[in-house]
Amino acid sequence: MVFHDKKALLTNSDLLGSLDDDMLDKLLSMIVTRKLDKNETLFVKGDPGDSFFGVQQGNIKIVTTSPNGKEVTLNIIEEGQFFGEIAMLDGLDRTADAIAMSKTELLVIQRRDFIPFLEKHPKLCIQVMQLLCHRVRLTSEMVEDAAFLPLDGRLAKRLLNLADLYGEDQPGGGVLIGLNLPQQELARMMGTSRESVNKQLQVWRNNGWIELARGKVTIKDHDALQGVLDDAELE
Amino acid sequence: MVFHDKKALLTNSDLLGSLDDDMLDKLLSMIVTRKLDKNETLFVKGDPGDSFFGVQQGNIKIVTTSPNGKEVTLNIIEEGQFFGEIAMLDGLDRTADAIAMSKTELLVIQRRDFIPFLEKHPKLCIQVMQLLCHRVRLTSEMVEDAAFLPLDGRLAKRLLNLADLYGEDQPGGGVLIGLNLPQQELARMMGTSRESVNKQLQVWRNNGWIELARGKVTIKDHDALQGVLDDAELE
DNA sequence: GATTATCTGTGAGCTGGTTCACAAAGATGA
DNA sequence: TCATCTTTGTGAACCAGCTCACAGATAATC
Repeated sequence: MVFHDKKALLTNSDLLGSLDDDMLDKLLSMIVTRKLDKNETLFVKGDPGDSFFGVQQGNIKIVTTSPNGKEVTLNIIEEGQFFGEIAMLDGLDRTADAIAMSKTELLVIQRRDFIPFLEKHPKLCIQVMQLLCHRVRLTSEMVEDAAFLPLDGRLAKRLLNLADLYGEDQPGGGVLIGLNLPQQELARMMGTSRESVNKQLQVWRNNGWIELARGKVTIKDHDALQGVLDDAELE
Repeated sequence: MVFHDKKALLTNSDLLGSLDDDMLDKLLSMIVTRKLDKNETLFVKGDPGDSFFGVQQGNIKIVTTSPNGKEVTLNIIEEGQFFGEIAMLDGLDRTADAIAMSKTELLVIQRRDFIPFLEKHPKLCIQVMQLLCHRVRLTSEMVEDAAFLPLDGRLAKRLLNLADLYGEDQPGGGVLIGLNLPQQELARMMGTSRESVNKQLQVWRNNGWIELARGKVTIKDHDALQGVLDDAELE
């Protein structure tokens, strides 16, 4: 879903959708847009966090980089979603980098504009808290998965999750993950190596459970992958 | 620090310290206390989250258990701290278990009492958000560490962190970690095996960097451990 | 004081996943 | 259309950390 107009993005979001028209217009007057090219960096770890963002078009990945160059992708933000709110809210530095995965258009909301808004609107506060709770739950789950699940379980889980979020039903059957995600990127999302991901995908392809193309995975047998995950979880 | 009186705990907390006396008394009237024995379970994953807690005395560990019995300790909550607020705020189920590590006394605050409070007090909202932001930062850091740091670096980091939080300067020099933490528990905090933790601790003991006793670690050479961590981080 | 339960210490062997080193097959763009 | 860059596929060697299997030490309990 592409949001051609600022207001549409806001009103359709869980985060800001509850604002009445008046408030919305006020907020809109303070919002600017920003365009990024593919691979352009929006912010890096350590930058001051004085604003947060809504994705109008394109997508953004949130990554942390170790000094030697290893990367872990913590999150991928799609159209209609918000990000960067942690540093905006607590005023501390950013803890990860944000990089555009494609040509991207963002709404930028400043901390100095948004905090007073919050203070005046308890309803909005509750909404923001919901978002934060969701973030805590997601990251805790990542910790848990990293500790409990072996590679195949983790990969199965990721694919099923991606299919859920970005899946497109295919005419020939199966669900295509509609993002352009190289296997390298998949590996980074799970804190593992590209080669390991590839080898596991090959196994599943040979089983006829998935189909592969450059930057694409199509899930042909959802239940088989679910089975891998279930097996992994109970041991 | 032990809080013998309910009000002292609240006024000294980051979370609720900003409330004025009136509000505080109102809140106090809705709070009940609950006592737990050592190893008693307060809640488990899947329980409905209709309240949150402040620790008046003792400590609580937050753990997730995999079906086969493996455990990861996500957090240890000390006197004066709050926990369980995520499920309380979003009304969803608990995602982990909470178990008393010692005889413990808790304040219990109900969702149905607290949410109306929030809606009336934007200042408090901001405070709660700060807490949530902090939680997100901590768990994200765990994800990062699990992906980047090898065992020795992770252990060094944990020990330094524990010394920071609960350290007691010793007469003979060195900082004792003043919790009763078996090596098993340390291992669970890092998602690793007890044996691996023990072997690494032995190495450092032989170097004279730490001293060991049942449930105790004393850091004799802070800088050496910091060095291990630094080395681990830049590769 | 004797018994039981909980922790610590340590070696041997195994293994999941990593790194390294290529080859081949799309994309991209000049 | 040719050259370049990115992504995929695969095999070989290696190794950090795990599991298993004990032995000894320290607390707790009766």
